[in-house]
Amino acid sequence: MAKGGGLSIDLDPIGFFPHQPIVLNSFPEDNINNHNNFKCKLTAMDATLNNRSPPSTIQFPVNLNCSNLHDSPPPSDGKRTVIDEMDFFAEKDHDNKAAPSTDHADKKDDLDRPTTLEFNVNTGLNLLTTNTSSDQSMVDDGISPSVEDKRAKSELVVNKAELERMKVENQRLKEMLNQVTTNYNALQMHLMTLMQAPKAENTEENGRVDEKVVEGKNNGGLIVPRQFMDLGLAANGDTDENSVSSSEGRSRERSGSPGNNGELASKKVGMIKDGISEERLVFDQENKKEYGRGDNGREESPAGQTSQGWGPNKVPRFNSPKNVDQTEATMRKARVSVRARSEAPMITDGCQWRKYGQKMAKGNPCPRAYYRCTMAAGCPVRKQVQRCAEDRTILITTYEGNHNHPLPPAAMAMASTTSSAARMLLSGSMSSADGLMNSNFLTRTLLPCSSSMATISASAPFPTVTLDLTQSPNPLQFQRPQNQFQIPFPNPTQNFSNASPSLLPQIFGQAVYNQSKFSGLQMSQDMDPAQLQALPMNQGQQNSSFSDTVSAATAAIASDPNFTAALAAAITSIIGGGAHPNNIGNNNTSLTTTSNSNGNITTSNSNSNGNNKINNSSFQGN
DNA sequence: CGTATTTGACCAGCGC
DNA sequence: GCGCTGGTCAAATACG
Repeated sequence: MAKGGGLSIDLDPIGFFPHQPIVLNSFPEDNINNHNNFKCKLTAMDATLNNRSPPSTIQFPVNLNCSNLHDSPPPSDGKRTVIDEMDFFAEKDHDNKAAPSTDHADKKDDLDRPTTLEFNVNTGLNLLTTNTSSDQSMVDDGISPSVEDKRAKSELVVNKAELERMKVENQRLKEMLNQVTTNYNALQMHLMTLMQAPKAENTEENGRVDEKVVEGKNNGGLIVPRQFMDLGLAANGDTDENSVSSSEGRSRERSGSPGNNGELASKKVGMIKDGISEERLVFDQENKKEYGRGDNGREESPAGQTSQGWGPNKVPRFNSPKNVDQTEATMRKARVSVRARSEAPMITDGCQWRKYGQKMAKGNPCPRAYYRCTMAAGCPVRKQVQRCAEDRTILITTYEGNHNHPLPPAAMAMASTTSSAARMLLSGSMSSADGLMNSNFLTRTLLPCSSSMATISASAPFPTVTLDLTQSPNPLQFQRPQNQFQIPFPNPTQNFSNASPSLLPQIFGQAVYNQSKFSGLQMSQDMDPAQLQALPMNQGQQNSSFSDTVSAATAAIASDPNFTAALAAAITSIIGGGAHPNNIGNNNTSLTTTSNSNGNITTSNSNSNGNNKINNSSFQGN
């Protein structure tokens, strides 16, 4: 893909970002008339792409626009055309300013050629005709029309015609893009329908939801992709259900709705009936605790608009509400903790958060802050941010729940990582642990190069995956021996969710059930390569770079408070094929994954919102 | 003035 | 039952 276009599209090779149209949509047509503006943008882009210098503030989105502009004149020449376009404007500008100079001599070919164009456009575009005449009159007011003047004028006209043509072209492209977006949405819906239909069948067929949910082999594959199909919706089935069950609202009713909660809890016990008794206990306790604590209330927005909040994105749910309920409620309870070095109050993950509480937690002198996602009403996603007691440069961000709304591309990396990790965790936790895998797999697949640690904890109050982005990368990971197994990821954005449904539960099953707490990395070092090789997943390596890249991007995004810079760097790494986090780290943005122990990460040009203002919207530009 | 943050209070779960 | 802890609410406050 073209350098520029890759900026936006490589993030989402499968086109799962309906927001991508941003690029064209946000590109004001008028810009095409503004030569200076245009030139500036290109310059900025070049700086970003070539030098990989930290893009200052808003430059990134601008570059995106630019890049698309590059690609937008599709006809045949692609990028080069645009460069011509640049020259073209320059020429035109020059003409407007001053009398024709001699350098038009070498443009004579152009002068001759355009006459035909002129006709074409004049017949088609009224505006051009008007403008032309006015311009002519303006020029005519001056000196006597020499031949050169005439040529200049005609050139001007031609240029305008070209400009007009470009506009039309641009418009056409926009329409095409809209069309594509529409098609994408339709496909998405269709795919979701296809994916959920079997699930519904299973449920209705059997009537025993509990067991079906448990079996990762049957269900995991259905659940997991759904997550990606709609990152935002996953958590909402239960949100909705629960909201309905306690329609009156909020907190003080928490204790009053044990019925539904109890039901859920008991179902959970049934769900893991294939599991080991200890785990059952763990889950039972968790569920009693969590559901009893009032998820009902939790999910309701004070305005009671929970269900409406994601109405437009609401996807038809074919499965039994119970099924959805269980899976998603559990999903919401899973937590993904991200450790990253950052001096900023919190990492910028592309979402908007509102702080709703702060507590001193036991064993840590640093307060724990509670945030909820405010990108959509009733979004159940919460996160906790706390500094590590041992090393206060480390920021621990714990995510819980799934967004019930579309996410900006900026937020997709983190959201997909966390939600997928959570879902994988739960997928594993719900299955019988008959696999040989352990969380080494998590390390290698979730964050194969950028993260050095992935820890699964089942002894914690909630099933938790911890992604540690603060450690030095494991050299073994970079060596990437041939026999290293990888989950085949068809594309980066699906790297977790698309992993073999039957496999993932195994990956995590053992880890969750049999390890109270361990480091996948440590395990990995002890793991016998032969054992790894024996696993039926030693598939093509060609995808590894993809997953690496995405992981690197995720890590960068996760750990760099200056999200825009991080994103730019991440994307740059993608474009450059640099999957290695160090590639990203080369950027002055100090994307962290590792070695910036001095807290460089950062904030240099950014978050003036050191004051807890958490509006991290995707293109805030910091 | 609207919105976001702060912070004390409240609630539920858990252990003793 | 009591105290501790984690999590959340909501009035007060700050901010733009």
